[in-house]
This record gives sequence, structure tokens and C-alpha cells, in this order.
Amino acid sequence: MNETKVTSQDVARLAGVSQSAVSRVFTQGASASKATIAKVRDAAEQLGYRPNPFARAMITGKSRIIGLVVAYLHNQFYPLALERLSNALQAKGYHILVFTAANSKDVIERVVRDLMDYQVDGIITASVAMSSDLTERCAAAGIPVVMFNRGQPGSGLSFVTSANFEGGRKVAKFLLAGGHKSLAHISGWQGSSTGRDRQHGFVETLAAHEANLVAIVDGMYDREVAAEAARVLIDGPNPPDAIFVGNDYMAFAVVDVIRERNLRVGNDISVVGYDDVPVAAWGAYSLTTVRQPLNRMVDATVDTLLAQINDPTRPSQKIEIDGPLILRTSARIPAGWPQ
Amino acid sequence: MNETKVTSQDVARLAGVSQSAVSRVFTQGASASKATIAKVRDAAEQLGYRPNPFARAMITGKSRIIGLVVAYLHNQFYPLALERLSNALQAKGYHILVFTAANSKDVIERVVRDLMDYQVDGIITASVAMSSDLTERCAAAGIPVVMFNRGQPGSGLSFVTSANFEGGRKVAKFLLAGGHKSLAHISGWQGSSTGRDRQHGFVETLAAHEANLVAIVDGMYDREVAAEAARVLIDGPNPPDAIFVGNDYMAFAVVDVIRERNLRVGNDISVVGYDDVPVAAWGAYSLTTVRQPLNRMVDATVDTLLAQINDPTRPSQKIEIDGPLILRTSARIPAGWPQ
DNA sequence: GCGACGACTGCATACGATTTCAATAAATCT
DNA sequence: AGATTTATTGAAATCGTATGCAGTCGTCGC
Repeated sequence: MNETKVTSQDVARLAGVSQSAVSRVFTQGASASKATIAKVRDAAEQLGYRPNPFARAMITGKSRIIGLVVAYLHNQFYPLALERLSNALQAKGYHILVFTAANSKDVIERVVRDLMDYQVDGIITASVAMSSDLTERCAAAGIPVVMFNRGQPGSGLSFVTSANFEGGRKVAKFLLAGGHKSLAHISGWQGSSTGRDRQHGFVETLAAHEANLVAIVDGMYDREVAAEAARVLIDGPNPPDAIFVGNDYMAFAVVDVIRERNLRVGNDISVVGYDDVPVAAWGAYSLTTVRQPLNRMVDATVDTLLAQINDPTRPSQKIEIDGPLILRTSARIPAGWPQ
Repeated sequence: MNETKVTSQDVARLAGVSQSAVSRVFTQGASASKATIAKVRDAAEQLGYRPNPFARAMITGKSRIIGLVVAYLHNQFYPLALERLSNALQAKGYHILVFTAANSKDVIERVVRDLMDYQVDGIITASVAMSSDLTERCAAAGIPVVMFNRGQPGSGLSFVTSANFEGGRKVAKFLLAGGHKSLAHISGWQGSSTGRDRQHGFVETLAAHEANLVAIVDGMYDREVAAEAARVLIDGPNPPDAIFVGNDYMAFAVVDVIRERNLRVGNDISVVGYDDVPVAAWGAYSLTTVRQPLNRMVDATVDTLLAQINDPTRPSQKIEIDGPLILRTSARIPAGWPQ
């Protein structure tokens, strides 16, 4: 009822104890007798008291805030991750402070300063490559970092991705088994480990089978770039009969282009994406794609981050979670392929 | 370079001034001589000093944090809004703390408490209806609230929406001009002003023209609910030749269902959505829809919120921004309709 | 019954800033 | 020049909580 700010002092007064007692009742791992706990809880309830997180943060140095650094939310995969991350973290008493940051050096520089200002207990990066010196700075400041859906090979940082190399392999095997003769790859941005690993898995497997890889183009995770790449491929001298696209978001553009040319997706040209965002299952696209197990990736991210927050000495973890190839109609299914 | 926390004391010592002086240099509207400003700025730069936002928040009561309460991010409209809101607010020195909240009473209750704990300077709600007593509580606590893409008629709260009633009208006129004979409406959730207003604008305009409205169903902003509604309509005794759907997200489902029935979207059945999310422009859907002017809505939201933060006496504002009907191929275009 | 021990408790301090207040120096006015 | 305002400045209080320290008290072992 009372809307004026109520402090631990007020509670102490009402409960007839010292302010320290009130604090002890509300802090994990402090001792107080059953009697005082009861009195304090009562008084607190009555006044509507809740500890001030800022005051608490100042003393303990822990803000219970996680910084989420994200470059863009166009690709549906990230908002869904954000939603689930937020839920999972809220359940653990943490909250997400959002930082949108283009992939540019100085912007990220500013973001990192903001992150340190707010004394975030941990950082999750998604769809963004923080340059290595900046991540090192965070590490030096003792702030745990987990990269979501992206790795950073040399660095000592934790990350959680799907098994991208293996995913690329799966797609290659699948398309080869489908009898495709000339394959193309519109890759994810080669500045990202995710894009590179998928490509390597795909390309190496094709090479091992001496398949005919007609082209590799960097789609930059951009719809227009991917569409233009698809046009060039299709209108070119030897168009592919299968295209592996670095993520679903770009794959949708490729599908649109194929239809624009009056070709049939899944018949004339097979398309395989990566992510399995909800739209991939929608009738208009029905995209065959490698699923990134979002829930498990989110859980792993949260677990890793909190573990590192609670025990700063814990070594960084590199987690890869395998995801299945989801069969739909955008790519020919080999006869006898296990459903 | 130095990673141990540097305080205003340290800066003061190095600059040879008092701690208060340092504070004055870094706080808006405090006076300091050119000389001290220079000395302090120098020392601060040298040490890499930045004021601690928590300490500042404690004393001033302003956290420079905006709470964003959001229920879901499935509908692409919201993540895009989030991205732009975050950018706009970061540019003004604010940051977004995310609260994901289902539309359930007790969850929202918890969220509101969290919001007040964190002393957010303002609140933006999106895709969520905060029950009125809770919003009143925020108002009583002096926290400005702006509802994004949703209004709350009786309340004294500010909101920013598109001109939903007018949008519904536009769609009605457009479909009537197109010569459609039996119309249906799969509405947005009737618990939301947005859903209601669009419906009213549509229905009233049809009534004024004595058109044949065969059905109104609440799609609940849910893909499956909308799809099922569409199936019932199409398989029923007198299927409509035009369906106005309460938002794009549901409209995509309706389009999928129509095609599932081997009917041609835009020929056999016209579909019109609402929002103009990016996917609507993609080839696979090419959805005729009412555009919600996202950028202008975001700007208006930020302006309104900050204005109320800076001047708490300022009355709440109800802002409606008109958006055009975007013509694509999912609905028949009347002959001679202005493009 | 006495010493040791452990569980609670309150006092006082610290976290890192902003802000009031009084004092000082400089600038203005008459 | 003397009086008076104005601009700076530092000392000290404050925001709301956590926590080290010392003291109190009950309990246990013997």
C-alpha cells in the first residue's frame, strides 16, 4: 500500500531489531534466529519492504544483471533465444540488460564500457563478434563471457554452439545421397566461426566424395546478398541442382529467388538451410534444414555462465550440441533415407 | 589499462582536488572552473575512470534504466521494435532491462515488483496487457509507463499505436472496392485494444455498406488458432472470398491454409494482414497489409517516455500514427485503385 | 558448576557517488 | 576603494544495504 520508499531501517524499527538483523534475514547464508526471522518477515510483509538491488550491488559487487550483446534481431533465431534466455535467467533471479551493437569497432568499444559500468555479473554475446582485445578486457575484469551461437577459437572464452561442422557434413551427405550433381553453397558470414564451420563440414565432405561443388559465396547473413548470389548462380552457365545455405534466414531468400525464376524448389533445385526457425516449418517454405536445438543451447549457456559467475576459477567451456536434419519438402529426399 | 576499480577518490587524488570536485565535473549542471575541469578530465582519462551508475542511482533515484515488459517475441514486429527501442534509448544514455512476462496475473505481479526494485525510470510494455491495478501502482510510484502498440482506454496511461480503427476501415473499403462478396475477419485478441479497434473499424465500415460479413473469429494472436479458424471458414458451407486477419503473423498461417486447400491466394480468396513485418514482403507470402510505421512509433514512444521522465507533471499522451495499406498480391486490387 | 563453544545480535563502517552548506576567492557595482 | 554579489571549492552528510567485530546468551561436555 505504502508507496514511499521503505528501507531496512523502517523494517528494523517496526520489528524491534537492528538494521543488521533485517539485512541478515534477507541475505543468503547469514544467521538469524527463528524468532527474529519471523518478526522481520512480518514487518517486511506489512510494509512491503524489498531490498534495494543497487545498494546491495554496491556492497557485494554483484548486480545480478547479465549483459546481452546482440547485433541484430532480423534472424528470428535470436529473438527466440533472447526470450528463452530471459525466462531462464529471470527464474534464477537474474535480469537481462540489452545492448544492441553493430559489428563495428568503436560501437562495441562503447558497449563494453557500458557493460563494465553496470557491473554486469556476466555477458552473453549473440550474433556479434566482439573483437578479441575487448573480450580479453572483460576477462581481465573478471566478468565471465559466454558466446551464444558463435565460437572464438583461440580465445579462452566459453561458447555454446550447435555442432556446425557436423551439421555441414550431414547436409553434404544428404544432398549427395539424393543424387544431386552440382552443388553450391551460399555460406554464413566467414567472419563467424559458425559460418566457417558449417562451410568446412560441407566442403570437406563433398571433397571426400569428389562431388562437383560449383560455387561458394559468402552470403554475409544478409537477405539481399544471399538473393543476389542465388540469382547469379541460377542465371549462370551451369546452375546448381542443390544449394546449401548458411542459415534459414538467407535460405528463405534463396527459395524466393528460385520461384521467381519459375523453378520448383525441391524438384529443380534443392535447398537446405540451417537453424530450423519456426518459419521454416510454415507451408510457404517447408524448408529442409539442420535444427539448432535452441532450448538446450539456452540451458547450456545459462548453466555455463552461472557456473562461471559462482566460481570464477572454473575454466571456460566450449559446448557443441548436436542437432538433427529436419526433412521437409525443399530438398529431394533420397530413396530409403531414414525418416 | 588498470583493471582494478577506480573511484572518484582516486581521480581526486591524482588531480589534486577534492572528491566533490570530481563529481561536479561529471554531473550535469554543476559548476566547476575551467582549470579543475581540465585537471579532472585529464586524471580521469589517465585512470580510465567512469562514474559508478549504481552509486549515482542511489543518490539521485534515477537509474537510467528502462524496463521493457514483453510477453512473446514470436511475432516479428516485437523484436524489431525492441531492437530499435534499444538503439534509440542507448543513444540517449538509457538502457533496456528486459522482462518477459506471460499474460498471467501473478507473473506480471512479480515483474512489477522487480521493476520497482530496480527503480526503472520508465516502463515500456509491448505485446502484454498489464492489469490496470498494476499499472496504477506504477503510476502511484511515479514511474512513467508507455504502452507500445496497445492502448488502455480508461487508464491515464500513455500509449503509442498505429491508427487501428482507421486501418480496419481502410481494409474494409479496399476489399469492398475489390468486389468481394463475402467477407470474414480473423481478429486480433479481443482482450487487446489493438485487436478490438481494427475489428471495429473493419466491421463498422462493412455495416455502413451493408456488406456480407460471414464470420468473425478471435484468432488470439496465435498461429494455430488462426489456422484452425481459417480451415473452419474455408471448409464451411459458405466460404468467404476475402479474409482480413488481425495481424501478419496470423495472416501467414491463413495463407498457408488456403494453399493447403489448393486455393489461390489473391484470386480465390483475398487475404489482408496488419503490421507489414519484413516477411510480408517476401516472395512466398507477398502479403497485402496495413503498415505499422515502426520507426515513427518507436520514436514517439521514446520521446513520450523521456518527456514524462524529465517532467513528471506532464500529462499522459495517446498517440496514434497513421499507416498506409501496402498493396501486394495476396488480395485482389480493385481496378483503378490508386497505387 | 564451570569453561568452552557456538549461535545471535547490535554497533560501526564501507560501498561510490551526489548534494547541502559554509567558506574563500574573484568579479562587479557604486 | 569598499561593499556586495557571484563563482568555486572542500568538508561532511546521505543514499540503503552488507559485513567485520565484539559482546551477550544459552548450551553442552565433563
